[in-house]
Amino acid sequence: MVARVRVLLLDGRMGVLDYRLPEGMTLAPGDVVEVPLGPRRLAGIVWEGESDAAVADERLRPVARTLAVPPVPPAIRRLIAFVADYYVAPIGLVARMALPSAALMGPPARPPLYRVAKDAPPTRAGPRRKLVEALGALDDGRPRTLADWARLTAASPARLKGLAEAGVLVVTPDEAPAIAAPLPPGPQLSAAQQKAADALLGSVRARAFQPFLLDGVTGSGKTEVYFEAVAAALGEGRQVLVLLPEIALTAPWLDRFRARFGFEPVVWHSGLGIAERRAGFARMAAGTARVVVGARSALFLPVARLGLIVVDESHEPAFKQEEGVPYHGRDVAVVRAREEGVPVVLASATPSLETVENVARGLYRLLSLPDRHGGASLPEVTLVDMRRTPPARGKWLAPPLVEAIGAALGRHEQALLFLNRRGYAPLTLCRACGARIQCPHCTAWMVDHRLAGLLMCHHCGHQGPRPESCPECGALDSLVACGPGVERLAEEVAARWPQARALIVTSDTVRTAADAAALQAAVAAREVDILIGTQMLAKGHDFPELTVVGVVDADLGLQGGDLRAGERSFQQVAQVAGRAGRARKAGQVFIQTHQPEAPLMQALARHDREGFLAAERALRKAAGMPPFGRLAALLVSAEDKARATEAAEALRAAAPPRAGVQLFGPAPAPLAMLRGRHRFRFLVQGGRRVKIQDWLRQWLASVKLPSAVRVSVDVDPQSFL
DNA sequence: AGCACGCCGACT
DNA sequence: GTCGGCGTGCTC
Repeated sequence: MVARVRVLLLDGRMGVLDYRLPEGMTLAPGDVVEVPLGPRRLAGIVWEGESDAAVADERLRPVARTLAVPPVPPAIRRLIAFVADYYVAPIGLVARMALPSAALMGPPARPPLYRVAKDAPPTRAGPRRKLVEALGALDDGRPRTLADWARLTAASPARLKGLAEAGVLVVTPDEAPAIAAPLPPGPQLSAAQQKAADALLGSVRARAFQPFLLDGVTGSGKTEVYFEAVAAALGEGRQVLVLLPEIALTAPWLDRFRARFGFEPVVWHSGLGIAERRAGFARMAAGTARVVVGARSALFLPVARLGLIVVDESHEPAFKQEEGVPYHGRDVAVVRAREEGVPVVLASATPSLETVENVARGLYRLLSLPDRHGGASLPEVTLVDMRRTPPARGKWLAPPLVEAIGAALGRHEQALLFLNRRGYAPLTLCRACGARIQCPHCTAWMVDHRLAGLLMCHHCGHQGPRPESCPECGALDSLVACGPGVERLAEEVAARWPQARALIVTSDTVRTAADAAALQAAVAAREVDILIGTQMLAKGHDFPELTVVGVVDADLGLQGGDLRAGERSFQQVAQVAGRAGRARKAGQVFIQTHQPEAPLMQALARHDREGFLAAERALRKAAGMPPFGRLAALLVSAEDKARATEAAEALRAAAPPRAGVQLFGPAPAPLAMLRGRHRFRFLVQGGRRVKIQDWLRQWLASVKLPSAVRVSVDVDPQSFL
């Protein structure tokens, strides 16, 4: 009889395997260990449950050692299991999110780097010599991993490996390798704020699971309210987890946090260095740090004495992870709170229909802040009819907006132009032959970025210089930019108001938290008159001298017709409109649209969120769409189009009987090609009480697909590309 | 990741 | 035939 342990391997495919417990070693569920797997050594988590009797004792290999890492607590283990089950994801991939190796195991074991040998043995004629010649042409002296060489030459890793064995590629040597100080008193709260704060305080002290929707228009003081709950949790000796949708919002948030609490929280996001990650992880796990603020990945951090979770701007699409394990940070936050038995606050001025519906169903408690804080009033909204008062030819700003901006500049106030399009123009076409410049790897146009002097694909990152002549017909100087981007708007602004200081704010110009802080400071110091930017400008920032907001193309977000297009458009425009007139000065918002009579635009003009949500709710209910039904998307992709088609057809044929589930597809995905892979999409729809995950698992298990075909499952998809 | 296995085209 | 090259599957 051999003592067995089950180990959840931190690997995408293997899941939980049995190992032998060596004599003298004691292990408990949650312990982090290193185990052998084939030729590799992998980290894993000791897991509970029945071991696999089908594997004989003799086949078991021993656990190599325990790793000096805080054990994974039970609540996190339950969270890992839940997320893997709910999102139909490999459990090892989910576990990796809870134990980011870079932070924990020291520098990751790097794959060896290879360079092209100078005195390589000759290769005889054939496809192999072609590959050797391609390598020679690409060689810039830089060492790369075999995988990188494979990508560069578009050959398979196996072929590159062959070259390494033949001595054409050679390995290069490795490169050098607080608790409980008293808190300051909080600010004076309004009556509504105090009422909401009291409800949160009661829940924090009760230490029981309870989701809250903290609902208030932009500027109503939601942050002050949940800060009181944070203070209460800290007062109880508990720790707090705060989620923000993106790193750019961290800097202004940290300023407010410091001003209120007088200390630094742990910051957690993908941009951190290894040392910072390791320190933050250890401090939260040990309970010596009191607050962690971070992106959605912070949801899987171990926290010794969690007392409260806050999800700020909880409607933000950025909480949905689209790669790896596609999970929704807002929803997983609620699950974590449930597993930990603590309250969770979802804050938003424009909550999603799902969240509002959960309030209606009695699952979430509603805390409302009806008014703007400090007596500021909501901005006056004007719909600009682009059919009646169109912009001049080749311009994008219509006369009413131009006039308002001019007036604001005259009063020495600031203006903001919102256009959710990076770059100069979304499309470049040839006047001579009509060709549109497309990404070679995606079904998408190349976006003209004049400031960078490049054409870029926003989907795969492919880029190149703007050609002088048409790549199709060769005509010289025939390429014209079509449509506006923020850079082109900046050009129009410079031409109209040459004395005004304009600033472009996009992910191209504001990359780091420091950039965001510099932006905030420049605007506060009145060094900027007109801000021109994408959604990055829509949230978090507080610009007291900003009085005019122009939404350059409110119809933009409605294209594509996906499920949440209307909701997202409403949220985005309402959020950016909320930037106007947050202090004592009144704000004006101009929404440029071709369909001012549309219910969405009318709702925006009247600040009628309830009316908009009611209409949206009726639509979704009639269609059986979330939150009145369940959805999952299945994406089949392969580099070879025929293979992708074949796999999609095989899947369709294998679909098991469908009780309560509808299967749509396969259809070419809206982005029919992405990063060189051809994509087909299925949509699975089920009633609210149907567990479509079980059906999906049954389906996927019944088909064997070639390894060149990738299938990805997205439960509760947000984007439909 | 790294190894065994088996298929297939190129050359003896 | 045979050999080298390359894709595929397996690892408790």
